Amino acid sequence: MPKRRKPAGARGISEKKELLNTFLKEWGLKSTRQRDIIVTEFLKTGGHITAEDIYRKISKKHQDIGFTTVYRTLKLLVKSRLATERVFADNLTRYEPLSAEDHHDHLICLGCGSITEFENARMERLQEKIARESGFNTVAHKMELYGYCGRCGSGSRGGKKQPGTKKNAPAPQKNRNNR
Amino acid sequence: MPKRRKPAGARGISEKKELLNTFLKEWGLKSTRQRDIIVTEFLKTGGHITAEDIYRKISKKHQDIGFTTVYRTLKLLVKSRLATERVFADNLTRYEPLSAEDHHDHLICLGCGSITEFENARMERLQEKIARESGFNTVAHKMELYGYCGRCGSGSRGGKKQPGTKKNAPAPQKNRNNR
DNA sequence: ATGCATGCAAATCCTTTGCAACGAA
DNA sequence: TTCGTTGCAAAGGATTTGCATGCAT
Repeated sequence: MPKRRKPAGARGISEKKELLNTFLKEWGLKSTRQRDIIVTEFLKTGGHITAEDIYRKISKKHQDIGFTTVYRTLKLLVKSRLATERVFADNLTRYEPLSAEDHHDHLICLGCGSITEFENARMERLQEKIARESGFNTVAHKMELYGYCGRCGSGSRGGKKQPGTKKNAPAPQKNRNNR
Repeated sequence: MPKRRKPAGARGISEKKELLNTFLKEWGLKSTRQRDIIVTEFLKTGGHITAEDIYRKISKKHQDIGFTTVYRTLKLLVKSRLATERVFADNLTRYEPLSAEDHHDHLICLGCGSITEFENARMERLQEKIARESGFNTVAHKMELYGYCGRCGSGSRGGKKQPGTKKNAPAPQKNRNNR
């Protein structure tokens, strides 16, 4: 019943870039080489990516693009409603492409750090119901399931770690600074 | 159906302090005046409290207790399993008393910043089911509903703010540093 | 030419650590 | 006396900001 979502951002990259350009024009903002590179990389990757991920990827080819610009561009994407920010248990801000009325939650593997999206209508309804019964008016929700994916088993075997640095490994508690 | 939980920590403060002392003894750790003060305040307040909240409260009477000690004591409570850490959308680490097999989620008001706990068995079952169907082995979950409580209405009226500083107001996006 | 964008360095913010002085056992 | 504790100051780490310079429009 929970339906796995198709990888966001796989299709329609150029359409999204078009949307961004429209947004920029409307607000009298400028379209620059850096923004194009960053946005392209962001859309190509698809989702759940940190500012540092993007910075690392693009700085191989473009050593002249600064960390700051990556952050600023990502914020810009959020403002233009092409992306949303998410913070999982590792306390790193991740960005993912936003497709309008997109509404989904996450399964996060504590073994390999992979993040899988899912959506479940029954869950949504239940959330609404709970909120209503408490006199709440829901604006947003956040639901994350932490555990071990099929590949990583129950955690005893450890699973295969992703190549990234420590920052890519979500921790049961918090492993970042923890800032 | 969602059942509101009774305010944790209202009862059994001395029993909990006893548990902590036992823990300290078992590990060859020491029982100090500062720890006692901090833990008492923590248990008295009940839950969803930040290190700064506690620091502010106790430093009125005890100007000699440092921020660092508050942090360290809170971490100690987590290790001794008397408390858990939680991070909501404002990115501040909050602590709440842990009663063994406690399992609940949160409703967070964007108006007044109040945090209400709830638990719902159907929700738990649904979460398990979703995880299982995706080949996941769930270890923990996190579910937060953001919105406006009965008192704060739909947000247009703003609601009554809590006395605290800006840090007490959860933001739709993030309002802390952010970090 | 304007004025938004960029990059660097410096600043923030929360949280943690190093270290010398303290104090519980 | 012996170590764990404390407080302060400083370090850390992710993210943001100030400012002079650069570059779309």
